[in-house]
Amino acid sequence: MLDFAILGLLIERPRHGYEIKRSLAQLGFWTVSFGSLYPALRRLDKRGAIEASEGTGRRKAYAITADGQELFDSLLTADPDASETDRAFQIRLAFLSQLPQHQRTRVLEHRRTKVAAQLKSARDVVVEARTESQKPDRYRLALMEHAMRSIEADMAWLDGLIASERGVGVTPRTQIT
Amino acid sequence: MLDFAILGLLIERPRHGYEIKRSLAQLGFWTVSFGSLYPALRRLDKRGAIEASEGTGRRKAYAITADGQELFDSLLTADPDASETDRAFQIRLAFLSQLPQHQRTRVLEHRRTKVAAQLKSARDVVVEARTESQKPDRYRLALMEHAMRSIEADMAWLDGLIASERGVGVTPRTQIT
DNA sequence: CGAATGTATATCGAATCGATACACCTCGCG
DNA sequence: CGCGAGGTGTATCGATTCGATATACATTCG
Repeated sequence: MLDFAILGLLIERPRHGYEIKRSLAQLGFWTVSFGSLYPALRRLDKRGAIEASEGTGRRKAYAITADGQELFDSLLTADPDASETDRAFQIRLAFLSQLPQHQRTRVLEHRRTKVAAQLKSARDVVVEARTESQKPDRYRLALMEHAMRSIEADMAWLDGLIASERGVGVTPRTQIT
Repeated sequence: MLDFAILGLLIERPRHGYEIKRSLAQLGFWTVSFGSLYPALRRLDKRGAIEASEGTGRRKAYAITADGQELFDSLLTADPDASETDRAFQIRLAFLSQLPQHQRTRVLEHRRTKVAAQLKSARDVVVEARTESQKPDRYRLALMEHAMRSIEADMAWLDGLIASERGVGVTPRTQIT
């Protein structure tokens, strides 16, 4: 998981640990802890997927190797299976432009069916909570409704991505500079 | 963390493991794994915070003890410190009705300042990403913007909670039955 | 100058995850 | 009737991740 993300970042350019942490946070989905990060870097190094070299001062610049490239590609290309984590999808998405068009759509569509399932169960919970005789108090009701709305927002966002995917490659219609 | 949530659920009534898992998921913020749940139950049992008794079939019904009650109260009443997790807040919220009014507001206000900080940094990231010469591709931009909007939605939701909090206790205005 | 803050790597123990095993129960269907 | 599929329930394993903390150098600023 984390390994996947690290490899993706290192493809663009070598980075040192701290910078990887920052980049991950900027993508908006993971403020990884040092206790995860540094062991992961050692893991990947031992595996030969990345290589460390001395950088400025205390820094260690990590670069991806050919093996690492291969590993990353296999992770990115792999069919998204049923047990794919939310986070796994987000990582995939962050590097989606590296996939050919038709595979991108597949990734998005697959995600959509998952989110649809989440949405259904969240809605069921809310409906049940509202009708039940033993109503949860307002705080819990608020929690449930908020969870539901978050998923609805996810869904709308995803649909937007899928729609814009269809529009790509047909007529990019770039603004005249 | 998990211990906190388990205690809160057991206050209402005894439950067995599987049921705790289900209840947690229904609150919409945690689908805890068995690998977390059962060790946690043993932990709490050893500590004397809960007590197991035989239930129907394979079930083991867990009930909270006086010690457990005390532990839960201290966790719930504790000042929310700076390092409070998102999840910790959600758990607190799920049991917030057990706190007196003025403390409830404090919990919510405290949360608000945290979310405000998150929002600011998420917005900064998006603004920077849009203006930078090295623009991230559309997928990453979409990720960042989605992250930002999620936090905005969180904020709006929280403000709603705070507002409704002010309206409580003043004039409950209950419907005539 | 010196204190505070930011950058950077590192490690520890504990919490949590994801997968899997196993046993029992119920239900529908051939 | 019997038996297979799917749901219920407890349990454990190894690996991952977290949160806290230590250390140390660099930069900024009163």
